[in-house]
Amino acid sequence: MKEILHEIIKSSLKKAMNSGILGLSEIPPFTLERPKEERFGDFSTNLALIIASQLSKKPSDVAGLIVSNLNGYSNIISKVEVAGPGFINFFMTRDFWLKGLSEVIKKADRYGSLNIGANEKIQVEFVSANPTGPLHVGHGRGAVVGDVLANILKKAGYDVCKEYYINDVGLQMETLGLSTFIRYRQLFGEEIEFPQNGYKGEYIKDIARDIIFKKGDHFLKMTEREALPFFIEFTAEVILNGIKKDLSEFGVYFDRWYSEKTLYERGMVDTIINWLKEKEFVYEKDGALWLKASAFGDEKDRVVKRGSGYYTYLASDIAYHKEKYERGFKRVIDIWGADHHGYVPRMRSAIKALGFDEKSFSVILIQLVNLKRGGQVISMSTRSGEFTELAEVVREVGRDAVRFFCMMRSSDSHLDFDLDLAKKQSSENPVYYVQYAHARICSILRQTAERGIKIPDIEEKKGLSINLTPLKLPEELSIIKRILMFPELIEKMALSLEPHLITHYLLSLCGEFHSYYNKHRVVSDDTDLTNARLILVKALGIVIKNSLDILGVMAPEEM
RNA sequence: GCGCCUGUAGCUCAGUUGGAUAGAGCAACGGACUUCUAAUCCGUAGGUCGUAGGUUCGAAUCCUAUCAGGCGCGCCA
Repeated sequence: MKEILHEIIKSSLKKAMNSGILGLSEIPPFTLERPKEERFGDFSTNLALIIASQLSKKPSDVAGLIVSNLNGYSNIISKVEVAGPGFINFFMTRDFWLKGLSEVIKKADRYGSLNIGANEKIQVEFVSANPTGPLHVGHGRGAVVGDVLANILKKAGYDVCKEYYINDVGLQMETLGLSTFIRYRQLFGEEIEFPQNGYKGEYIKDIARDIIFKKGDHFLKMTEREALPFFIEFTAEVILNGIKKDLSEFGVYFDRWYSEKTLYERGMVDTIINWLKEKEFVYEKDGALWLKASAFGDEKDRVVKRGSGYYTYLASDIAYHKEKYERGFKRVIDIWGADHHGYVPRMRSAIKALGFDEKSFSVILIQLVNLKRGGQVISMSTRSGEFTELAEVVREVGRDAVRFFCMMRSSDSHLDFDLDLAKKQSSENPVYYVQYAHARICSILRQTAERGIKIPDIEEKKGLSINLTPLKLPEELSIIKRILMFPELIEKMALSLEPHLITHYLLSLCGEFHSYYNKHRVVSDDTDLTNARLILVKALGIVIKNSLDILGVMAPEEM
């Protein structure tokens, strides 16, 4: 919709430029917006304000010039106004909107699909929680944001790969294996002390029990050194399987699970660090190897290889990101917990050192989640044992509610997750509010079918023969306009990487529908009106369904 | 001490990347089911956009300072 008008404005601007009344050589980038108030039109542009400052002319005069070159579109534009400091406001014809509405029906589940991604390969890496314990609610938020963002990018025409990076190597893995080993021995009655930095969760004991069940006392006579490899591998695998299970129950699936260990096994970490050394982006100091991060925007240099000879996490991460680009991704998006924000400049400087465009690398930081019950915040301390597991919350309030709630706030705001609200079956609960709208629409369509009223099928009739002109109410027009905003929303979310906007869109759309539903009947004695309204409702159902699909939330047909 | 995020109605938050008179939901009060689902709707109120400067035609939005909360500042991940 917006594109059509965008082209019109550009062509009329060209006309004005060719006729010499505007001393411009190029069309500057300008925005076309949906003003928040109806009286400012359907679309508004600040074009004149932008040009005016370049030409040192009055914005309103420039606007007038542009407008005077906007002739011959009376079937699309009903009125153009210059308002305020020099905004140009466009009022579109009803035909313009009604035509758009029939497009929605024709496109159905493809409605909202765009081509702005041009099938470009893009990778979204998210969750990537260490396999040292079950996922908690904070991970869940990151999981939804990543999953939904991936869906949006797909819808926008990108070739998206969802990836989980497994930190299955290093000191923490040793600690993990040791934790299980100690528990194992304790279960046999040995009185040994549990390490201070060990993983104290109950799940470690469960895993130790499982090992006893499968292998008996086989490891009891072994030294720590002998037994550890098995305990590490076994524990990590059990935990990772648990993570995979939790995620799949949460509706989050990955295209690829990428093991850090394989980077080492393939020698990729050595290779890249050597390459950086040759480039002199890495140097030796105090027995360690340092990345010259400060030369690439970080505040200080960072260790990539410790004096002990072990690589740091950064080293394998550099190798990993290099490998991402080598696999052909034009853009790389990492979703991290906000507690890793100090790591962003470090990684960014590494990307630059590797010679990649830093604009191709984005990090989305996910802020904290506070669980609330009975108005009280449940402590979410990361101290062992005090976090709330994702699976627990999903079990309590349901997948749909968790997913929807996690998408209601921008990623960089803290999220208060009200468990009581998420379970409520009323309009206070946003997820029910939206799902109910969908169920209502399905119910209307179902019942008209039962009564033998034929739902007009636009596709059959080759599009435009269905008469939509009975849709005259301001509410109807307003709903139609919002429906037709959907592709613009997808574009905006894909470009700004702000997937949470989709819940806001759904809530306003469904609000308008509920209100309309209570005021007007879709099915009446007036056949033409009924047909037209059925189309409207059907289109609404399509947009709600498509939006919920993106969110990974069920669109129930009855409730 | 340094860095990042946040600060908007009593509460939870939007605010279209610098636009026009700052918006919703909840909580409160009053109403609406002989109706396509009342899991819904309709009506009534609330503001020094943390504070102070600055940038310009124009600032909740950008810059500086400052206050408050959160997080991070390791040869941990």
